[in-house]
Amino acid sequence: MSGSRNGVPVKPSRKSARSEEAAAKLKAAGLRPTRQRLALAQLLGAEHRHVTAEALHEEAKRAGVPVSLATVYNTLHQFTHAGLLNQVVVDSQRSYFDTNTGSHQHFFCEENGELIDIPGDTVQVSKVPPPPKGMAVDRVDVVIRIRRG
Amino acid sequence: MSGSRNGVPVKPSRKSARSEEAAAKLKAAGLRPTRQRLALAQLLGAEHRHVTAEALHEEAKRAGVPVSLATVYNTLHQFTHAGLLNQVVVDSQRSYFDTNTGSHQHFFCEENGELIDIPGDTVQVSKVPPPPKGMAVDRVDVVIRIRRG
DNA sequence: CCTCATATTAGAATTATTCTAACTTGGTTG
DNA sequence: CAACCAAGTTAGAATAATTCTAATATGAGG
Repeated sequence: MSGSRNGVPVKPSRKSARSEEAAAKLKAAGLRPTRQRLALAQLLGAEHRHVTAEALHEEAKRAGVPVSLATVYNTLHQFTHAGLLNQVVVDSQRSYFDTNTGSHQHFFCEENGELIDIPGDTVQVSKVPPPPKGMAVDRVDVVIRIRRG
Repeated sequence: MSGSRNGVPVKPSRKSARSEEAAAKLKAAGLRPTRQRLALAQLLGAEHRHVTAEALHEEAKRAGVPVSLATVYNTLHQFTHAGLLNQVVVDSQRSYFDTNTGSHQHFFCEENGELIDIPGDTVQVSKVPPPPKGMAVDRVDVVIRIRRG
């Protein structure tokens, strides 16, 4: 068995620019660049995206990446702690992860559960009051809920 | 068996101002003023509150109100549709219901899950972009996440 | 190559919520 | 009042998202 490992087809030698980049990011975050973390990082890496754990798991399976749902959850949380992803809370059931870690806001369509980015310099929030004693503001989330109409 | 019905102690004749008020609200919303809806409305009615279904169910049980968790969920959703409550999405696991239906915002303490009201005329949100074609803004949610620090 | 701390995994467990199908009840009508 | 029935309530099962567990695999260093 060569050119393959653990049942996964693997390009023998050369690594893509994408995977090099992903490996560097992981290392910088203190995460071992394992097969599944690299694969997930690449799936997430290209364009700004909003994913759920289930959706990413599906996508990975379709791409032939052998990864369990538990690992997808672990990885999404690790990436979030490392600052590579943002968790967006818009639905009290599902969790979305956003590859755009810059400060920005979202439209959220309640009908189809779709998230749409709003550039960070668009919405202005002012007169935010000081938090209670001993507390510090972590971040300010703005979600604009929309529906057909 | 008198002065009691279905195991619940009931003040025989006179109705409190609170319960009259609650009954009126329910009727206005097109909801039949049943025993459990009235009881829940009264538990919610006094002061502005943030409750979860579980918490309200506990509270009702402690108050000797015979109500199932399913009914608490049904009732919270009916009240929300009727505009008597607002559902606040801050946690992707739990749902909070807010008796303050006016436009206002919240501090959310990630450490203890507590919600704190911010008066509606405090935070200013401006430059909200127009929603995509065919969509209308339902509401704009602002959540200020805080932690010890 | 060996080792071992770190990762991954399948499947069970947990949690919040919704569903189902049977049983009440409140409001009406004769 | 007595019976009726649509609307409401219920216990418990079902679902869905997520986390946990305990066993196995793997990557990096010696």
